[in-house]
Amino acid sequence: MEQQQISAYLLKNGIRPLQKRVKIMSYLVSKRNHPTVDMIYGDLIHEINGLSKTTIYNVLNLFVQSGVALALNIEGNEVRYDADTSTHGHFKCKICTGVIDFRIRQEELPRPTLEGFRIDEQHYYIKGVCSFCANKIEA
Amino acid sequence: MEQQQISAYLLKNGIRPLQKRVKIMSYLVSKRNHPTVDMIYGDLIHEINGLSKTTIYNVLNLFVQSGVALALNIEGNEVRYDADTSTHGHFKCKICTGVIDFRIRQEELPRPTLEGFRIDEQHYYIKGVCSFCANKIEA
DNA sequence: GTGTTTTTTGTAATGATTACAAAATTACTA
DNA sequence: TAGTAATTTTGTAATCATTACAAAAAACAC
Ligand SMILES: [Mn+2]
Ligand SMILES: [Mn+2]
Ligand SMILES: [Zn+2]
Ligand SMILES: [Zn+2]
Repeated sequence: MEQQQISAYLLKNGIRPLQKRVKIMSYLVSKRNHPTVDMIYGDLIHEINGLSKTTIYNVLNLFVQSGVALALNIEGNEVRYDADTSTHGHFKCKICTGVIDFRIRQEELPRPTLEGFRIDEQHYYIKGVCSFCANKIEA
Repeated sequence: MEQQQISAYLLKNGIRPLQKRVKIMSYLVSKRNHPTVDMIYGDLIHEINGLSKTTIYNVLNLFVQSGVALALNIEGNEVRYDADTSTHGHFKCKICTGVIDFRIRQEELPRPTLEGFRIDEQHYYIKGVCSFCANKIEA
């Protein structure tokens, strides 16, 4: 996606499209790797002059509050971020630690009987071993 | 459940049923409130003489590894523990912070096409506002 | 361009979890 | 049952992720 489109997208969601914000969103959108703060920092420190880890925390918190990113809590010791806010599930591999998407339609998710409850977010995630790592173990 | 039953249950799962382990599992089973470590500590410190928070961490980690408890990562800043390892979903209320169960059958959970993947755990959780808190807000 | 508001930065503080070695408990054996 | 070895628990210190905060920098408005 072009930086122009990213800027417009942020603006539409009430976020002023400042340089670093656009770069961080751009990173999330292009890599699609559900990175942690440290992964983002490690990659963008080379591209953005004088980037602070605190800024990444600030910007990501803003993104999540504004609804343009999701914070995924699959493992207790790390938070992963996702610019894809549509309905989908996540698989985390115990071996390579990668997180990948899988498609599920909203209608497929069971709708429990929670009378009078307001539902804001639905999360479905699976843990296990991905096919690549499963093959390596077998060999 | 009786302490006897708890002991037998732990033993069957390869866990030596020491006093504090039994007390902690007993707490989890009877309260069913998906407590954090601090919640367990705050409650059991009165019952168990000289209980250390480190012990609770040790015992819960052992429980999770042995498969007699689940660690729930609904929010990034807390881990909640559950002695019910059967298939069910969780709802967390943003207002009162309570976590409650909802029943879902294994067959209801969508089975994504993950060719060659090994699935170990499936988690489904919902965030929102519970009926009790929703009523209070309305009033 | 000047002054004002917002954002970013760097460092310190916080909070949860783990590491570790000593003390206590439990299990085993004579 | 006493003695000994193995396991568990404890208390403290270390670690790691995240937040707080005030100063510096950048963006904005006139
Ligand atoms: Mn995703
Ligand atoms: Mn539960
Ligand atoms: Zn893998
Ligand atoms: Zn509530």
